[in-house]
Amino acid sequence: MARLKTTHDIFSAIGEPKRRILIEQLVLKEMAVNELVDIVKWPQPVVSKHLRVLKQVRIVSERKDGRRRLYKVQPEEFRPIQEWMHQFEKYWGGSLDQLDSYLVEIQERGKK
Amino acid sequence: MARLKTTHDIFSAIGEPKRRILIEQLVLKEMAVNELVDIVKWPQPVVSKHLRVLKQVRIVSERKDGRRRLYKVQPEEFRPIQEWMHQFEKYWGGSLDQLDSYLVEIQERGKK
DNA sequence: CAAATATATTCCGATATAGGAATATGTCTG
DNA sequence: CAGACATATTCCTATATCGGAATATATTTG
Repeated sequence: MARLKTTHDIFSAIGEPKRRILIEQLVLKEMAVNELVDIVKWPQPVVSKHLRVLKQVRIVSERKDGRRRLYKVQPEEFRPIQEWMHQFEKYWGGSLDQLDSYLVEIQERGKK
Repeated sequence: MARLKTTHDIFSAIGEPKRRILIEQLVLKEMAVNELVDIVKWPQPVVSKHLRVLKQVRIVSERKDGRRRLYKVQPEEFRPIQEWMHQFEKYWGGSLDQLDSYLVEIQERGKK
């Protein structure tokens, strides 16, 4: 046997650095392919191919707008990864100043 | 060009399902190769090879004990992944009952 | 409709695996 | 030291990508 399809697994889908870069853009706002091309400076087919993989694993969604296709991230789809990560958090030690802003925010919310 | 080395990147290292299974065991306790083989039922060289990749990206550490080699997870090394994930958490909606136990724990800590 | 624009798809080649099989290496024990 | 035991390494093959180049497929516009 050989490689696994990156196309059927969220974990391997985000294993590819270029795909992570696309995700980082698409989480900020919905964008057309050419906007992404302008930002990342890769050939358009390269962008389109990576978008296809991301779409197949449901990490991004696609929407038609005339001759353009608008892509955006589906944040809920990252939940499984986040949940998988929790097995390590226990061991990170808990002093608050080590925590990122999100956790602090949650904590503040809890105080109310 | 072709594939990227999974061997130099934590994200792609955990993209391989078998490696995630090994991690899930080694985070629970330090283990020798044969113990892992007994659990996962793969050929020993397969286990050793995956361990090597995990060791190279620093996700697991190795320690000699006689003729055995004991491996364990280095949880801090998952921090970059966790941090990368935070960009999505913002969009997950914030009701507390959707949060996992870790966050609740942190929150409780904040209340004190 | 023809040209322009936006994007996807196909065909290609190079390469990095993953796993199997066999073997090498290191260590303990009688 | 010889054999057993634990693990790593090497060699091999099949295969799944990446990315490049060219092209196909919409869709809009003059």
